[in-house]
Amino acid sequence: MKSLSIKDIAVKANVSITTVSFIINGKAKEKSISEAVIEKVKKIIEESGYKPNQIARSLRTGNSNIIGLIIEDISNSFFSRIARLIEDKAYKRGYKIIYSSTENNIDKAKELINMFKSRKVDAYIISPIKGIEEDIQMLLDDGNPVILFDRNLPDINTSYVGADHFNASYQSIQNFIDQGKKNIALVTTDINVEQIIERYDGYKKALEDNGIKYDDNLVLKIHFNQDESDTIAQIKELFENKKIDAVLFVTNYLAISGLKALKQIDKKVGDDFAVIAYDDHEAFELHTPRISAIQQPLEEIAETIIKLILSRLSSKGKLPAEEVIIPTRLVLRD
Amino acid sequence: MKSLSIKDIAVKANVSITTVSFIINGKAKEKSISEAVIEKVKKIIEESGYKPNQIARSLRTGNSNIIGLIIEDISNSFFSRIARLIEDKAYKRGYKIIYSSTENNIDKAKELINMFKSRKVDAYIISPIKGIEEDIQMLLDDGNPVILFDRNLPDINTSYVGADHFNASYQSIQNFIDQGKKNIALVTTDINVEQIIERYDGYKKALEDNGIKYDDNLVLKIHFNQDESDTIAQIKELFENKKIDAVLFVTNYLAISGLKALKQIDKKVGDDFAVIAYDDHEAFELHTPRISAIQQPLEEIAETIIKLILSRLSSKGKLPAEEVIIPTRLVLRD
DNA sequence: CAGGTATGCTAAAACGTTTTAGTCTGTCAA
DNA sequence: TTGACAGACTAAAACGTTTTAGCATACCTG
Repeated sequence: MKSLSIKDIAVKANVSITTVSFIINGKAKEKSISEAVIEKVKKIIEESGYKPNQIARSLRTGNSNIIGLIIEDISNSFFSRIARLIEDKAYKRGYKIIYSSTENNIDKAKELINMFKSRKVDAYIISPIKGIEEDIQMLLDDGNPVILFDRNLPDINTSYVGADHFNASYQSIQNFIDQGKKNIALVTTDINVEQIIERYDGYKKALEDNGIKYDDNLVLKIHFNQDESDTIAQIKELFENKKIDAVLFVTNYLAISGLKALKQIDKKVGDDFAVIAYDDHEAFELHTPRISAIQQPLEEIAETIIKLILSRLSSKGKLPAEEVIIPTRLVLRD
Repeated sequence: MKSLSIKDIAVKANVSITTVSFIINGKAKEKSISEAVIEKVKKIIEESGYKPNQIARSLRTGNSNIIGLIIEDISNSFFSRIARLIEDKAYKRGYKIIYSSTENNIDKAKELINMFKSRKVDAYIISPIKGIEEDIQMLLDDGNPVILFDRNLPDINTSYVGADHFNASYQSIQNFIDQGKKNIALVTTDINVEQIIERYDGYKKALEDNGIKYDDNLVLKIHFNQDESDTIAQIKELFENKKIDAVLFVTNYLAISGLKALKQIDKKVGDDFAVIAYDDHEAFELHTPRISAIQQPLEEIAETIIKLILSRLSSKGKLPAEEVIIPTRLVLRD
């Protein structure tokens, strides 16, 4: 069964295709189509269930009402929640979102950008990785709105929305120190990405400002794509062999692995072993004792991203790049 | 900067558009284009970075190499993990996935189907809700491959992939009974959806088969979209006012709310109060004590879905509907 | 009553592909 | 010498829209 085209509607209504098109696009008034014709055509469209072919529309107009969202991994709750919020907000403004995960793989990221490009998405929201600067620059050169989020790319001059990773980290460490902790570990990853580096810098600076010597042995860098069992083993080793009284996990999945490790070596989180995780997670609230976490204001991040995108989409000229740094919230538990 | 078109390539290579098209689509041999020309054109394409406009392609061919995925909520980890797996597997076969959440809202679901339809996606993977049967039937009537998953729609004759919800539930209850439990509660939701009903039926049947009287007071139906605080309050009430020694939560987010409720009333999970959750969650492994869960084999579900889709996409004639019911795994912890 | 303007509508080009139905050479068999 | 056929390539239609430019007709204005 072939689906209806604008031509079928035009024939049925005994008017031209142009007229139908004007009516569909709300230009009937402006183009002085008579009330009678408008009514008639609308009625036929209604009854027949005709929906314009978006592909033809895109081909003609050059835009798709689709925003491409490129993230690290949709199965990570930080991203899936952000994605959901963005989708929701975009949807309300008539935009659809296509999303896809890079898995921190440069080639996949490049391919995704190409695929979005060839599908003519109207704008890009990207949580970038190092190595795709050129591709992003090309998008910008072609005049596409691009918003980076979560992690910035220093060489790229475009808008960015992200949490204040440095201060979040700094405050957490300061909090440990205020509690009298002296041997503070950091469990981080080896992906070379702005926001992870900032979290690391915050850790270092806080120690420094408090006159505590930075000790490389207390910093564990986990390889990104490794098996969780290996991660747990490495963390166990750290906790068993070093004198540690507090630890900051730089992502929530690392914290989860860390808590599993603690369980296995039967070490309890409590007064003499403090834990803070970056990015909250349901498990933390439920854990005994409850685990403190740095919350990123997802709602606000999503809202800001959408605002920036939409303003760029509606303005003719290029708007200057904006950097929005959103403060985090340290939720202390138990 | 306008992007290149096939015409630009044709001009550069001093051949016709047709020839370029043949080469791009691997039909050069078949259409007897000379080796020399093939080489020349390929080189130019390579150097210029030309990528065919997929929209024009879709308009002409009528297919998009895109599969639409409609789920309840991408921020729910069951769905986000399935989505990720499906995306991955589809990607390897040259298909892209567009996904969107219905939030159990019939209107949104219908809109999504329409939007996918007008974007000419090649196939649909849907975790459906009641009330969109007609729309799905229309897709089928138009000859589109449609695979339902997670929950079936009895009135629709198309392929379905899902876990064995009934038996999963039955086994959990049987397990409680084998441990000597007598007062077994069920915390479920009021969404009227196959897989929830099956889980409920399994609960009921297991009680019955073991000669335990079904007690409506031990079944709590939570309203789908309500605030978590209300959910927790209702669960607290159930646990405080009824004599209960075991409970099956019908989804993982209900289990999480339930565990929060238990914490608030300081009731411990243990020998005299057993808990099983449907769908595993990181929090369960970490909880003290660890919480038992019914695991759905996500990998297998995703793989089966993709297989069914691809076979339908490649076969000319309509393949008969297949129903694949995948056994779950009851993971008993602590 | 000429000329301007508003009203109501439409023909046809354009977007970038794929594909059908050729055209034009040259070779070879009869 | 003819004509059949293969080899190498191409013109143009088609996909379903949007939009520009323009055509009538009627009405007003000075």
